[in-house]
Amino acid sequence: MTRPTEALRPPTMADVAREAGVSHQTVSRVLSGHPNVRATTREQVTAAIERLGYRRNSAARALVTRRSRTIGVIAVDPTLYGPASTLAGLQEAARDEGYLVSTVTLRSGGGHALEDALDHLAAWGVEGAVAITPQRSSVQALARLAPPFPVVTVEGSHGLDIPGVSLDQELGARLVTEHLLATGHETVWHVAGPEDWLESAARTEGWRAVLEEHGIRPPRVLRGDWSPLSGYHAGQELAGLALAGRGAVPVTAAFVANDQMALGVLRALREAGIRTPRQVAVAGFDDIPEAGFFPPPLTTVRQDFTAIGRRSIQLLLEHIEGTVAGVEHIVVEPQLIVRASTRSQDGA
Amino acid sequence: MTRPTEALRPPTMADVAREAGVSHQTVSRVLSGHPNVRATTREQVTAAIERLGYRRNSAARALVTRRSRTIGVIAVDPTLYGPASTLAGLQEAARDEGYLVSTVTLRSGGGHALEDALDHLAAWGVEGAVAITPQRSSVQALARLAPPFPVVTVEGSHGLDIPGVSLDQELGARLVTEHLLATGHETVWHVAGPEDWLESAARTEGWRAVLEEHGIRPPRVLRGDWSPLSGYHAGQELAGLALAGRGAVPVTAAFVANDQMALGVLRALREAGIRTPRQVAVAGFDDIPEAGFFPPPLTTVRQDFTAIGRRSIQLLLEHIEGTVAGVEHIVVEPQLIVRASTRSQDGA
DNA sequence: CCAGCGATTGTTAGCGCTAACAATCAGGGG
DNA sequence: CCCCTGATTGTTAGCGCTAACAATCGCTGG
Repeated sequence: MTRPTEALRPPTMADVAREAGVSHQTVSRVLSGHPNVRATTREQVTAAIERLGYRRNSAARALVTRRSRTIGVIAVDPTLYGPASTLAGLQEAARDEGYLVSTVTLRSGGGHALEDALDHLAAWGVEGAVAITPQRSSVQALARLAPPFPVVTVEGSHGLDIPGVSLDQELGARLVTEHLLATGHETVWHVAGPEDWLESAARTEGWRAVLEEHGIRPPRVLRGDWSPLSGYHAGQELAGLALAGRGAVPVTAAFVANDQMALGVLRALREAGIRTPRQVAVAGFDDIPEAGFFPPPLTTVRQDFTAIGRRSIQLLLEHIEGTVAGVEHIVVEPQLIVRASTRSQDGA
Repeated sequence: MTRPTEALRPPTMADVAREAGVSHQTVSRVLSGHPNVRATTREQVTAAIERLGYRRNSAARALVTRRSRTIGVIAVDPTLYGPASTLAGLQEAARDEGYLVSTVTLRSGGGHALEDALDHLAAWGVEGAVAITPQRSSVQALARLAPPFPVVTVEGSHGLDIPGVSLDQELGARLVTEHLLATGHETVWHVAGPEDWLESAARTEGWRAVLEEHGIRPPRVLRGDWSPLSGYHAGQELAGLALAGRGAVPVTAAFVANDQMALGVLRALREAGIRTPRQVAVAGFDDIPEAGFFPPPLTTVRQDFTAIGRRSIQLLLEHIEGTVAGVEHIVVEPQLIVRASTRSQDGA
């Protein structure tokens, strides 16, 4: 009744104070759990808050505390299973810590797009950001841009001095390659991901290292773009090599850099009349939910994306709080999942 | 030099004003593109902004304008291809409009989790939200909760009076079912998604309607949970029915409610020695990137997730601006993609 | 019985920005 | 030569909140 526009605007702290018969500061104290508030007062305030449906205005709060309690995430193509899962894990962890997560997605990883994204986040005063931009160029751009808040990368810290969380891609590749060699293959072919991706490079590296350790000269690397179609094309090439088979390196096993491409490879081989795994064993990477139902079920490397997301938030918060506890590169262990696609006792 | 802590805090509008020799209000005017500012003044201000690396504080702005220019998104399991793609389209559209997108992910769609998510968003003063929560229970909870800002749903407005964008799921199901009948099948079996999902219900409805229009009594509905594994189990059941084949309804065609489950069905059929599509034709829904490489390539219904995301932002903004242009339920058309899994001239 | 202490509550200044209003200036008509 | 007008710029109040400081209260010890 006191004001004509009362109903239009949400209640403020002053409204609650009036309702509870205390000062707005006491309300603030109750809200932030200050110890020196009498129990009865606290109850009155709580009741008033309840009655009015009051909610703290975070803009005002951010203004005075200079803390937005918002963190940004920059993600490239969150349509892929990996980034999407990481994002999910990360969101949850951030929310548990009372942070809001604002996401910006990039269509491509071009340096300029990244700059725009950082600007966008900076304009909203995020306290820090996680970049899920696993391309070499993006990470370099990130290092160059030096945003006004801490940034932690996911799968981006491999060679560079940026804090980040990543799976031990190389170890994953080693596990697969060792597994294939142990199964009796003379050598292992490799279908790599895009050259610009750090993960791709690390996987190729692991594969190459194992072969060299075994005194095997690595065959030529085939390359795709993570898509099933590109895998299909690589598979056609492999099939051609397998069927020609004159004098060249035998094609009996292939390590494909992700599961989606592996699906394409499997299809191409099948179309060429080549049986998996009897004639050519195939392994992937990621363990997408579909992998266990491929024809045949795919041997692959499982990544704990949720853990990666969680750890990256943890690391970022440490940077924000300034309690950077020693380690800056967190590495998560992969797990080899062996299925029919590399077991000779089963066919398609 | 004037202040000891100068370097610690980012420049404010007052700093820019001093640097440019004008009042802070003029700076504000330049920033918001007010017409009545002399060109030379504008240039000076712009130069000062550039020199100081000034950036408007959006918390202060939000406080005084009562507009956060932030929208929230609530998503259930953004690991699935559909939600993830929708999210991506939506992000981009929102960013183009100068909004920040804050996402909250829900593990399950339980009513309480949704309430928490809304609270979380409300606490940060979002101006509106998009809910990608395609479960009946979530949408009902949404309708019940009546949050203090407009909410638009994606795939959630089917039966209820909540504004939203959705694909014409029923039409998609009809297209598939008609296609299968046209290919010469006596009837079409159906593997549905979870009962609680609106999309699932709509797809089942479309399938049932077509059969009934053709005077066919719909066979018993099998049910999965969208996962490949659940599809596999349904497939085993179908295989059993197909092989038994005594007196019962013949099993020669199946419409599976999503592509992932279809993969499981295909695997189960293959394991049972049943050829696709020669003995049993299979169709899916979604057109995930892998679908064209399934054994055999899957006939399915393509959804334009990006368009759905974009339209939902459009609709939400209209609600925020208050310019609710008549239509509140936007429906996007699906597209039938015919591949080998329903063509009798090709096998696995 | 009063200074003095801790516990509790209130008062006062901004945080950085925009909106409303005020002031200033140049030029044209009477 | 002065008033009026519109263009341009400046001044003044908050937005809703927290931090720092001030005030008050009930007790305790001397």
